[in-house]
Amino acid sequence: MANLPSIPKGTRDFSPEVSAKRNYIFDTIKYVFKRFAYRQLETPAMENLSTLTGKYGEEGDKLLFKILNSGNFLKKVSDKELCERNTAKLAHLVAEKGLRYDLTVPFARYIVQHQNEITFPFKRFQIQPVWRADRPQKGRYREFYQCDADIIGSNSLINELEIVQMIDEIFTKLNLKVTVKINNRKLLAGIAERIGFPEKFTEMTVAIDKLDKIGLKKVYEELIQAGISEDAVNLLEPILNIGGSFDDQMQCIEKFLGETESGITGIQEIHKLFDYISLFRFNNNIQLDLTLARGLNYYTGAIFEVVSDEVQIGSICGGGRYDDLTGVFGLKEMSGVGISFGADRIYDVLENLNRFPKDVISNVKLMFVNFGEKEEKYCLPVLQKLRNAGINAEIYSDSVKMKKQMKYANSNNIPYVALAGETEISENKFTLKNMQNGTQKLVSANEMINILSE
RNA sequence: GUGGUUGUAGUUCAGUUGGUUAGAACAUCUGAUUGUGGUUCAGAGGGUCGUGGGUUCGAGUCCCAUCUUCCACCCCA
Repeated sequence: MANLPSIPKGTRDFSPEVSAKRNYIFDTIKYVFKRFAYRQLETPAMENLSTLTGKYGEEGDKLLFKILNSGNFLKKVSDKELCERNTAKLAHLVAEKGLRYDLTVPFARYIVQHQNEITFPFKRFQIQPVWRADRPQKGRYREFYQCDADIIGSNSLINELEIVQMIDEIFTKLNLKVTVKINNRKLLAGIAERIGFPEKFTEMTVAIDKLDKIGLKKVYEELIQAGISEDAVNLLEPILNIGGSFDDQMQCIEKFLGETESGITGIQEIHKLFDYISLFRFNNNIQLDLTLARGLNYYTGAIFEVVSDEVQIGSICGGGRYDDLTGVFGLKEMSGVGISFGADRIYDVLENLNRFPKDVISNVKLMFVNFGEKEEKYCLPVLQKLRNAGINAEIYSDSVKMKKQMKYANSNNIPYVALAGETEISENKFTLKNMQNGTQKLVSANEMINILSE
């Protein structure tokens, strides 16, 4: 075979086996989202570039996939501009559309565009691929799926509670043990204020967010490099080394924050949320983590992150509250809170622990062997009957050598094969072969249905 | 975007200081076995050695470029 075709860098094919496993994850997440009254939204793969640019910072803009205008895409470009070779400037002239970078910005765009048709608060979930022109590496792709649920137009902390409940329920259903870490950006703002560097809030959160990964020393270095004085960084120590029970942590942070304004509301919010949480029993650990920061800087209130207790892989789910997501599109004062599940990482964890249910993979129960025209006519009505009874079944479509047909059933993990030749037809029966243990017996069509329905 | 790394059959990999016709295992197909797969045996097909240049009498092997793979950083799911 000459040159095999291939797919672009950082993209993947999902084989039937892998697809089945991925659907198991998506279906579980979807089922829980729906039960909490979130409704599905789908938006186009491509957005106007003006919708996307400037929303993810300078880095993000570079990672946007841009779509070349159709037809004569050089129409708007002058010879002079072409010669200047200023790619940033040229990009806007030759491309008006781009592939979506996440699901949050298209969601915000949708809300603003349809604000008069939407009854708030609005709850939506969205499971679609997103694209980033990043350099691929372990667990990072140029095309990957996000599973988001957001509620917008409500300040109630009940929404935060429900997000924690959804996380707990989804990972329970997936048979995974996780820890849900919760913090509040207002506490972090209070901390920045207290150490005398409120304007360094973003830098501070980005650095603290790396604590798990790079350790205390490097975080200090990064904070100092960001322009925060050494004295101020030293003040942070009790916070970064904090531990103990919820009450211990709260006592410590309350004392530390004192009268800072955002600190007080942050503490109130945390108390209220954990008050709600204490009303329920959860299967997973729920804990306050004052060092949790999350890099994304549109979060303003509660923030969540979920890590597996069983496999070290980084966060498999994250989210938080944002106060002004739609502001950039001209709709002010819309507070929302959302959560995003990383399907690819959850897949890796399940695969790693061998936790995919066995029946996810093969769902074809039976194959009829094809002996020829007369036999086909005998089998086809029974095949139809099986399908009507809810059994996934098929007939080998060509009357080829039996060995080939058996091999097909075997390599597709089909557990039963039905054979009907002259003898069986004369008795109005089938030979039903169990492919796992090799046994076979003569049964009627109805007996076959009963056996396969078990 | 920065630094490193990888590429030989469908897949995983051998291939000596540069030297005849580039190998193995698994997979595929055919037969042993015309109504029995997963085991066994015999055989077959499958390669412009990622691509394009260069050095050389001669390149899978050396040099350059480019693409790809994987990894780290930046950033992020």
